[in-house]
Amino acid sequence: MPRRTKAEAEATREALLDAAEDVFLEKGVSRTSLEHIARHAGMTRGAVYWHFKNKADLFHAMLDRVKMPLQQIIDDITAEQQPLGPLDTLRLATLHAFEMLERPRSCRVHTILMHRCEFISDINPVELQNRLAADCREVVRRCFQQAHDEGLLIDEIAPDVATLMLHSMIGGLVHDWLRTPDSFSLRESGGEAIDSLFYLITRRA
Amino acid sequence: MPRRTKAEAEATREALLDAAEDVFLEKGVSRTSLEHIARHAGMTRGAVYWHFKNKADLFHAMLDRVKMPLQQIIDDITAEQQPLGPLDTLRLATLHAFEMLERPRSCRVHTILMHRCEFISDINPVELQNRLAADCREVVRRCFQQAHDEGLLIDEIAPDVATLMLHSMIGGLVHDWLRTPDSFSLRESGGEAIDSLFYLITRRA
DNA sequence: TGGCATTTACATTCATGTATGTATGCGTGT
DNA sequence: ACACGCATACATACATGAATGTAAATGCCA
Repeated sequence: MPRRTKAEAEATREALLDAAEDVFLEKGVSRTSLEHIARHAGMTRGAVYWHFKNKADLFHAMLDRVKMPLQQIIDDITAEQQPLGPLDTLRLATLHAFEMLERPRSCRVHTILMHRCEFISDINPVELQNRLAADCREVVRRCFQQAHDEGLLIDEIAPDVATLMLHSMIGGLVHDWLRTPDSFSLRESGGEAIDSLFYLITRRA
Repeated sequence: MPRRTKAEAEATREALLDAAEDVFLEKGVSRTSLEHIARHAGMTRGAVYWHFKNKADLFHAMLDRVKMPLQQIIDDITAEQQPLGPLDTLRLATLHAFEMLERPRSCRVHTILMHRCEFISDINPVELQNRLAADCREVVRRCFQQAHDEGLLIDEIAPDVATLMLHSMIGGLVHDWLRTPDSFSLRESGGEAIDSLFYLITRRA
């Protein structure tokens, strides 16, 4: 049945992206053909090629429907006019990113990004990811530097080291949780680990 | 040129595995054909099919030439008859795993495993990796429990939380470093982060 | 000389991209 | 209000290329 209304066309586009999430998640990106995706959405490849240029284009459209956790952290930190101190800002931004990640679509897409597709290809924006990671580290570093200058950090931990600790812990938690989401709760257990880290590096009277 | 001596045959097998490392690293696993690997080793696909059943078999043979970092940690912890306390055992095992990872072949293969291939396929031993991660966590947890019982851990950090913190930090450091090996030194900066964590959670007089 | 290592040749499968078909929604003119 | 025309939203068909697996051919060492 050709030519639906404009709203229906938009719906099939979303349905195709939904199907892509499902099939990519199940079979991995390189092993799923556009035929698979189309059939899973109850359509044919013609629909896919109408809405998207090719597989890479569809993949990027899928990515565009979610926000990167590191981007979320950057935005949270830079947006607020720091009603809180730098350490609480950092901590809450991290927990907020965890919350966002637990939304079903975000969870699916980022699982695909981390565990279901190869970097080094026209399909994955590696450089963008690297730049994002570098930017986030820089923003976090500045926060820790400020905390250090304000005497909020304990003396034993340099801002750079705190940055690496937090960054790697976030990355590790997200990585592990996306691989085995049922083994622990990112918000609860992950949040507890993050809270503990901040507790340990905060100077107390 | 057919049929060299038996030693030469073994040499071509190794050369094929070396080539696989190179090409997988450069192009990703799914995008490299057996033809690519063979040509990179100066041979044809026939040689590949002689030594290996198929791509998955070759991949596993490539994996068999290195040791998993988490396996290294498990072995280090369980092998030693603890001449050191549990915390130092954990810390040194981690640093040792970092050292092993910086060896060129190990670095290449684990970069491929983490960043150049899709899980969910006949090619990647996901379940084995998950089981390894679970085993490692359990061994680490027991170590922290022992440290807790011996009063070596500070009261504010429960053994389970310490386990998650260490495990996620290791995972995050390795993940980040394999993605951008030039951005920091795993042994130096990574080791510093690990040392700092242990410093923070150790009870002091 | 016979089995081993490797090449060459061949058949098959499969995903991609494109070209074409087609029915329908929608604006336009009157 | 209604017919007309066109662009839209898909489905279908086809051509191509690439990768795989296997079988046959080839040469060399022991």
